[in-house]
Amino acid sequence: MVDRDTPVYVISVAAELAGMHAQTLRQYDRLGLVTPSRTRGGGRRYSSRDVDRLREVQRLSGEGVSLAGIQRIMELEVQVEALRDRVAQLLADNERLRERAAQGGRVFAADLAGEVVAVRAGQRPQGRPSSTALTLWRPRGWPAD
Amino acid sequence: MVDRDTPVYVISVAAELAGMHAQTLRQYDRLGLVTPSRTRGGGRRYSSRDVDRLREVQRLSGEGVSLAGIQRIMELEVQVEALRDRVAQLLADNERLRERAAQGGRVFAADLAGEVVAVRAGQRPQGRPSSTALTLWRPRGWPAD
DNA sequence: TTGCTCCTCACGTCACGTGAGGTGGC
DNA sequence: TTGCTCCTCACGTCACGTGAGGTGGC
Repeated sequence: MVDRDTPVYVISVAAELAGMHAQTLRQYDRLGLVTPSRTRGGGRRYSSRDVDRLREVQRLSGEGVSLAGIQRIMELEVQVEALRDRVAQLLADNERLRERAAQGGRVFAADLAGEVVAVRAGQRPQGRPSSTALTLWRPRGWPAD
Repeated sequence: MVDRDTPVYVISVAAELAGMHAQTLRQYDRLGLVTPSRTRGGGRRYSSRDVDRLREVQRLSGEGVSLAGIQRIMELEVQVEALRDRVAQLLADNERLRERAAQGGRVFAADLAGEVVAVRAGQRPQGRPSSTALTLWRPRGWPAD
């Protein structure tokens, strides 16, 4: 049981694990419901995942679902799972983008005391000036005076 | 047929529209597969949507799906449809956010000629200055000199 | 009254699980 | 050789469609 997809169980063991008859497993294989690997000699080898699928078939069959229905249901369940994953992925992307947009969208300005403050886009710092001082800015690396 | 959800068809008409026997419709109702409205007298009234559901049941039944399976399949199909809509919605949100993030993330600077140019975040305008002039900035609305 | 509705019961068909029977390769 | 595998055929059971039979309200 190293890997859930490694085909290790011979049909009689798989049948015992799933609690059903070997003949039933052969029928499911023939119908394409649960398709095990084959050995070179033609023998079936079931993986742990195959056994899970057998149990799922058994559960649905117990609820009165015919094999044609089980096939379709399992397809749809795979589809639902994939869509759920996609939604989760998109929600994560979305969250990341939302943060980036919020950060990039912030506008800063110098207030009347010369402090850098965040303001809403299009707005100016509140209040009237208490001084007429202007702030000069000289980038680093520019020629010295 | 004003509304697809308005119950208008009596059982014999619904059966004829769906191409099946009235008894079969009663059976589906009893099993909860297709549940029509009822009149005060107890008669069934089918809507256009009910007839569509009947046809869907007939299609799946023709494929060998038992009624228990059809019930589950129709539930799953509703679920898949809802998830598809959600994915589409999230993709749209995502696109909008991506644009906003790209726009908000742009950084501008004054180049050596005094023009406003877009630069990468963390970068400075290219080149060495051709003059030692400094630009002063005085916001509009501040006290006149 | 006529033609619909409602219901339950029963039969025929089909799907599917289970077993029997016979074969062949580790 | 023994105990597994492979296959096909057949029977029993159950689900479901269809019809019969009897009732009641527009």
